[in-house]
Amino acid sequence: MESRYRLRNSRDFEQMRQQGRTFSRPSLLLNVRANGLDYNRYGFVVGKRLGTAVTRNRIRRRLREAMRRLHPQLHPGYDVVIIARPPVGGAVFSSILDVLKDVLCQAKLKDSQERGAEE
RNA sequence: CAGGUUGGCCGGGUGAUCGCUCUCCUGCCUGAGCAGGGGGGAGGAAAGUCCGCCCUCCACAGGGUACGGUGCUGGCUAACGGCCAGGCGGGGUAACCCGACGGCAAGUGCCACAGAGAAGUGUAUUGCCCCAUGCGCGAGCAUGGAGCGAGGGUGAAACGGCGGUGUAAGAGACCACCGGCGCGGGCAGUGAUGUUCGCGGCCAGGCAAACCCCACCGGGAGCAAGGCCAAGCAGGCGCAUUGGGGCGACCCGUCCCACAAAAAGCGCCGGGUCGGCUGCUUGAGCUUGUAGGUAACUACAAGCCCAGAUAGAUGAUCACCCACGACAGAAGGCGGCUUACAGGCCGGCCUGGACA
RNA sequence: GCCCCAUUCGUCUAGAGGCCCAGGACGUAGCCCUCUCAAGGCUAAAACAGGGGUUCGAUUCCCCUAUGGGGCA
Repeated sequence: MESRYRLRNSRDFEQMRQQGRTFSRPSLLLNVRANGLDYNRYGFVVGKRLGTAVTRNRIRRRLREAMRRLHPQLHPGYDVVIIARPPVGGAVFSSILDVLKDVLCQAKLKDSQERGAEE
């Protein structure tokens, strides 16, 4: 993922906590907020509860790879923060991808494949 | 062959597609950047942060006290609490392993319970022996007195061992030998130490990871150090008969600033600062060879460049192979120690058994 | 990244080498009291984070590990 698409500023993360919309799944949390730009920015939060540095890195890489694949299908102009929860540690990549698709559809950042081009 | 012990090495591999980071070349471009191609891209512990050092700042760092650390000897090293070699002690049949391994006859303190006694001049309801009185034919018994420290007993630990002289019974009370201690000397060794001779006094308990004493070492802080740029905010108080401050515990000592108009400076309080660049990887570096050294290691020569991210780079999918993959992710760098670890490979040595 | 601190019954704590098979409070269980519950009384179970070392002897002293917590922009 290119660095211009990353969410880097700690102030941005603070504002996401206060102003962003939150969607919850057992394995992760999704924060979404409009950013006024013509592209999306992404951030990942993997806390120390998730395990050692090796497992945290693995979780973050899988999340980042999943978002890289979904990125072309998303509506632009949003900041997205994904917060990992403990069940994601043992999940395989395809199930992470499914959960992300599901929660992004609920957040109306992505068109649902089943319902066609409603939005 | 089995068991043990010890030293070293490896830590899944190959291929394809899509991606990430650094760097080089080419092209486009004012530039930021974009496109194509080439190359590099986590570990033996990157970990814990237990030590040591480089580096950076604190207005150079001197002495004493305090505090902390280390603690057999010699060497290696930039340095170390590390490593190598040796000594001593302990464990093991052995190979080998382990050791905070200076000082308790400088001082102070502690040694529960049990025990007469837990550290000097000590003790008796057990015991040994003698005397007196009483009882008894007698052996002896009871009571009282004096002597004794051998025996029994307690304890984790009890004030040398064995033999003899001596005595009423005994005792380093005395003697020979042995063990141990102190002093002085010889020999071997750089030294720790070993060995040996002489003299002494009869013997000196343990604990210093108890206070402490001795020797040596240590200025403090840490890359969020420090430097530069951008942005932003609000200023106030103190600073001469000498004052404020630094050397982060204290004293001496020393240094810096101010010496009166203002400014600047220093200190304290308050406010602001969450963005970049740098430090940032060529180094006590790696590989090979030669030489010196028992070794740790060192010297020389040749060749090589081997991560540098900054919300933090190694992932996803597929195929094949096998022993079906453990512990685990750089964040300034380096040398160690410690801890975690599926499995595999190579070598040395010891013990036991069998065979030749 | 760097620097510190703590760990004792289920919970909060005391203890600072032996005197104590680690004391107290709340909670838990049983019994008594009551028509029943509460309150009260009596009794019991229940812990030194793990490993190694020093010592005759360790919750205490030293080292390592694990877990939890705090500070520094």
